[in-house]
Amino acid sequence: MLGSVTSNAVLEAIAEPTRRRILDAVREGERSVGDLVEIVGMHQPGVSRHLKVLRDAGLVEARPDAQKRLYRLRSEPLKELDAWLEPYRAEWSSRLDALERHVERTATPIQNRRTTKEQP
Amino acid sequence: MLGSVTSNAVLEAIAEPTRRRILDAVREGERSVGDLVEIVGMHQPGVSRHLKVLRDAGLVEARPDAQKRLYRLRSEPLKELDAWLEPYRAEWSSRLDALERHVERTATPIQNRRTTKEQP
DNA sequence: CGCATATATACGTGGAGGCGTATGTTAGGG
DNA sequence: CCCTAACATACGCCTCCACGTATATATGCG
Repeated sequence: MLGSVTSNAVLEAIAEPTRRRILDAVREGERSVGDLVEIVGMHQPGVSRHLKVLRDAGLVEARPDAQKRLYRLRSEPLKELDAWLEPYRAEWSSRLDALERHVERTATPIQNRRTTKEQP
Repeated sequence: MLGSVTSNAVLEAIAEPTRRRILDAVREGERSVGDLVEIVGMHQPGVSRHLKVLRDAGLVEARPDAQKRLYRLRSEPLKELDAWLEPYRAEWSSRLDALERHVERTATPIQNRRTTKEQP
């Protein structure tokens, strides 16, 4: 088995809007929990729990600074997501999209497959 | 307001492993619900519900064929995800990653930087 | 027309997840 | 030492979600 399964933890982590806001925040620099509490406008324990989820997914990393904990981004796990996205990227960039494919298909020489509305 | 919020529906949809398997399946070609039932090994109603979620997120599209419904991929919504990923991509490609940053920070005097396998 | 096939929807349930409140834990300051 | 600051964890509540089972809806066939 090669491809594992795109580590579900990462997807589940970023599926949460508040956690994405946290990620967007730490991407621009280290943030203390208190900073993040202000940024996302939620009670501190909630933020800490979100941070735990992000930590377990490997998406953030904490550095102690006195009583504070400065969180920073870890982008590696997002590579997985990027990799998963790869084949789909090929889909919208190099190939035609669903609608166009539909046209292509219906207009294709599929033997004498009379589509309902056919008429001489 | 420009950037909306990366349409939560898409993230929530692909956060589910079974739904990713469905996406992987329809990416390779149209699949009937029955096909997908076999592929993911789940009861039909479950698959239909997953398909509804994917449809609502705009990630798949159905085409009626007799009693069957052939589902195909719609990759457009994934562009959003790709766009959201953008700034993070810059993070791991152009900048050093957390680990290396850590090393850099702690071991600052980098100087004669011989790649490990180097030797006179 | 009934009957089978294929899919969608309704319903109930167990379990997970997000939240707030309360309480532990660790570090600094007087 | 005691007190405060900053954060993590425990607990209970509630909501949402994924699943299976049962039922509705639609299409094709005899």
